[in-house]
Amino acid sequence: MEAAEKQFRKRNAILDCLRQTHAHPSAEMVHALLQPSHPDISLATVYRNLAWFKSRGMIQSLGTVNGVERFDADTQPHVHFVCTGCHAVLDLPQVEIPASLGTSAEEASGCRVQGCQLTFTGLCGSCANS
Amino acid sequence: MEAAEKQFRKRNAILDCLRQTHAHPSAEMVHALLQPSHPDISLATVYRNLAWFKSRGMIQSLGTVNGVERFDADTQPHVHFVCTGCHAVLDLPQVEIPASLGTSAEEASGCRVQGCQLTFTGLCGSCANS
DNA sequence: AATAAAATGAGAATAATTCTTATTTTCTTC
DNA sequence: GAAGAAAATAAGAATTATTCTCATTTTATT
Repeated sequence: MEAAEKQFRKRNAILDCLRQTHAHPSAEMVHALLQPSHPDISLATVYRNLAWFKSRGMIQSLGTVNGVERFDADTQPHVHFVCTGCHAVLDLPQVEIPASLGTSAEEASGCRVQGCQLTFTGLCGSCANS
Repeated sequence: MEAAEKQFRKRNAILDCLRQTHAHPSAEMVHALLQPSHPDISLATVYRNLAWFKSRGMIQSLGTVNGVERFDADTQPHVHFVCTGCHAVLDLPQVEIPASLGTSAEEASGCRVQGCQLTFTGLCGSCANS
């Protein structure tokens, strides 16, 4: 195995995991997802590296759902739907955030706007039917 | 003092407090704000009643800022700005959420949309200058 | 006034997250 | 490739926001 492949194996596994899922997982969910391929990864390492990536703007936090922080490897502003029943988080790529909102927000607040989150809440299909 | 005035004195004090501030406070902040007028109110009662009001749709949670849940007595959909420096939460009443977004979200997701949060993050005026 | 129901205070319990420290892995320099 | 320095990790302890328990107090009902 070459050096390049060995570098930060676990750190990279965490980022890859986040990039390959659409579940917008929590730290515990990432840890669980990694169990098959990396059974020896510790939960502390998952937390540590998620914070590391986040501080470098490589991933974003979606805030907490049911008291647990959720993460997304997609750092572009995009719209989410959070199910209040099963706590699933879905992307809504069909919904566009008007660019005018950001500029309008900056003018209105006198603040430097750096990020934006638009989140809809409600019941997903399966939770609405049960 | 009449019965009507005595009913649920502390519960009402908590709701009044939330209605009178623009700070979008946490449970601890509400507790601190109530100290002068209600020094004998317990933190557990603040948490309990915030959850009570929330479950009845009388207040809303804005999610967590810096790991702490923040509340708002204004249950209408409206836009917020969260300062990542001092963790202040501001209303941006000048920014309007296009109604089309909600219907678009419902069509896109196939989910029943019940709520919507649009939050901008960045640095407030004083944090940007320090 | 007597009783039932609801609300509260105090502190214990819980759970997500962060921190500490010893160890292991990776990187740099020779 | 070996030696030393730097970074990353595992394991579990510590922290902290929040919830829970239960005895007591307050309020509502009769």
